[in-house]
Amino acid sequence: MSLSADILRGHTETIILAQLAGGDSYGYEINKAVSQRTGGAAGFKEATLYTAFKRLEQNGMITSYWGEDGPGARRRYYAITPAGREQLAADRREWEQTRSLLDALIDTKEGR
Amino acid sequence: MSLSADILRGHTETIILAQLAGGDSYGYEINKAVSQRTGGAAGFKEATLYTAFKRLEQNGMITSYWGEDGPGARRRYYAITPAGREQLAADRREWEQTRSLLDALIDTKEGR
DNA sequence: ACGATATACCTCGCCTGTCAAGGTATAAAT
DNA sequence: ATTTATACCTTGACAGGCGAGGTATATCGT
Repeated sequence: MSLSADILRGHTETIILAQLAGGDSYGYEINKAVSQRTGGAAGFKEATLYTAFKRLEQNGMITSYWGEDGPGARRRYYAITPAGREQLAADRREWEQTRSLLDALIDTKEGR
Repeated sequence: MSLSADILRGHTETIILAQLAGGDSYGYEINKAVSQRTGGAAGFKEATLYTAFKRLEQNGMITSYWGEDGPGARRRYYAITPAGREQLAADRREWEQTRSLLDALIDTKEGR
């Protein structure tokens, strides 16, 4: 991705939850959706993605189940839980705050 | 601070550079300025601040010098270098991109 | 006089999220 | 048959934030 790792850090789980809020999905698909939504500028490394799933599931934010055996490789689907939706709402609020704080601190309009 | 550590990560140096772009300053003062600008919502832990200074200086983004002995504790002042200004400009561009990408991905307007 | 508080700087070592590298397996395309 | 795309997973290294601890000077209240 073109975004540096440290900048994405801390947003990984939020992005995953936001994707799952639109319906159950699986790793590969989520990653492609993120890529597409950002014109290829963002995207998770696989290790990052799967470790994030594991954390989210351990914390009760998502649940998982194996998809029906269709053709192709098996897929593990993830679903957001009520706790996950609450977390997502909190994360969204935090993002709004972060955005305004960093706008103030980084001060894009040059000079002072 | 209310910003989580992971979210701050990757922005620490940018914030410091942005502060120094307005004139030479020293650790404590920079931290107070950050606090004030954000109504107390943000602020660095000292360990974070001083390790960031060290990194920035090692990478040629800032230089440092001891302040004249006035009353009170000695101060180490920092000044942004030309390379630091370039980095700051790049960081500001990156922040703008990050902001729009995360807006798209986190999608604050609920729902899908 | 003495402790507390504010200013001001610094270091060590832990913790946690990212990710390079490596691995497995299925199906379609060349 | 080999390559490519899909799809999942683990291990270990790395780097930045920061808790905890330390040093030193000046002021303020009692």
